[in-house]
Amino acid sequence: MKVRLFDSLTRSLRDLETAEPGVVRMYACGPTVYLPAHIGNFRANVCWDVVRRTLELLGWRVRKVMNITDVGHLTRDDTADGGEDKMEVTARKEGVDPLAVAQRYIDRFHADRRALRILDAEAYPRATEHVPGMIALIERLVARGHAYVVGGNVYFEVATFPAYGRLSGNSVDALVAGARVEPHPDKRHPADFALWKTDPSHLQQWDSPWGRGFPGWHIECSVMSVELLGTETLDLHTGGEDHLFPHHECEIAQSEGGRGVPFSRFWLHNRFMNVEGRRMGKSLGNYWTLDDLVAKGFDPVAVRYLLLSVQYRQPMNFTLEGVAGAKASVDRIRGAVRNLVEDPGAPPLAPAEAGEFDALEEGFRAALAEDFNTSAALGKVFDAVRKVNARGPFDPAGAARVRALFGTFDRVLDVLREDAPRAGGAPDSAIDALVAERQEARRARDFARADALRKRLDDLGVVLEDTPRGPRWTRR
RNA sequence: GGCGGCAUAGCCAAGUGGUAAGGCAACGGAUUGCAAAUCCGUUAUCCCCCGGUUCGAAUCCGGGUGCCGCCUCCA
Repeated sequence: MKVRLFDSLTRSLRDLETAEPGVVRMYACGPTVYLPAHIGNFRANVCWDVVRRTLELLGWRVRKVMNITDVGHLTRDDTADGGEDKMEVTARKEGVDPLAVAQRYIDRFHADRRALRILDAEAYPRATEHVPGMIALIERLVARGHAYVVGGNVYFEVATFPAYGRLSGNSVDALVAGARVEPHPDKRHPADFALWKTDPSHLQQWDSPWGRGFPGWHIECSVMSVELLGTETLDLHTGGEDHLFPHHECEIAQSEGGRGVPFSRFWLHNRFMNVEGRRMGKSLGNYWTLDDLVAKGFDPVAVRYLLLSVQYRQPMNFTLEGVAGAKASVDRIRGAVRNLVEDPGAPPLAPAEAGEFDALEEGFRAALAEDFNTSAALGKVFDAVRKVNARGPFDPAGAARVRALFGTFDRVLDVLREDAPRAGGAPDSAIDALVAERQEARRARDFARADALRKRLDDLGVVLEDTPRGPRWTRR
């Protein structure tokens, strides 16, 4: 099946084509680890997880790499006195060194990521481990006339790269015309950006031909992506819409200026999400972390569902009401599989019926293949849910077909599996005993006692259902 | 000042020329000892507003209004 995706650079839907048939080399811009990631960061991560899982479902092999920015970068790409380094700010505040800060938030990022069922990337390269490669690329840029050295700092000269601005839809002139690009004493052009800063006072510093200092923010991605994926032209490069400019614009200029080949065949950018109708951001401090939501009793899987329920290229509004609704949706999907009754005496699937299931599976794949339209894909999932719930018992072959269908859905969604119950709850054996006791009461038609026992179970966080095949319980 | 996006029921949201998917919530019915789950039904004569193109527009074009994003660290 052809996959069409929206390429930010050409602003068009294009069929996915890669250098190596059947293999996608994908690079995702990852977190800067000086604060816990918030739910907006994870929207991006879930989006790229959906991309990766969709491609794998459709038969591609995906090599995904995500960087970890563990070098502090200035809050302003300015003279050395112009800004503060955020890693260093956190390090000072917490009284530890920057690497300890980084490690703490890296660990937390991965814990949250796993809770949200975002599959492992092939590698998570850290900027601090790839400085020599960055220096090499910067030297190459200087040698090729794309960069210049001023007082130990190295700047990329945008005037030498005519395509600068193409990704973000700006021309260099337009960027200057905008009031927000200020003239800079060292820069030949206000839009020139730093590749290397010499600064002996910076906590993290490395030797370079231009002095002891640290790399500019953008250069790490140009270097690590190529080193880890083993190609100078990536197939897919992803990031948030905020990265269109300047980050990815600069990556393209550096990479193509230094190497002379296109940096990536496709650029994907996710739209931001708002929280309760307002924008969120690290610097605004109004963000939810996953821990915050778990503390409110929400299931990370519900969060995952909510984040993937809106297509990546649409802005989404995150609300607590939405998380609760997402949990209900997940329970409904799970219910279809859980309630499926397999009976050897049940009628087998009629050809038309089987055809409908096939069509739903095909529709699911097709929706995702069209620029990862998860909303439309979920429509197919719920059509299947209703069909299964309405049908009654399935014969073994039919049951297998239905389970396979939901297995296909879940290769992308990954919401069916239930997490292990949280520690501290009543043991299963105690719950089973209460359920059995209630059954006794019901048999004796002592409904007052039965209802009292239901209430006790409810207090233990147990949802009890009486089915035609006997009672069944789940943890809330 | 430059660049870009979005406006569909109470909420989330699909749909890019052929007469409004799906989810949550709500209500009615079936079912149940009561529930839960499930099924059936109801909930947008209409897709921000005005004008245009067309046999036909939520979908295309023009204008307007509102909201949002990037241009500075940020998914």
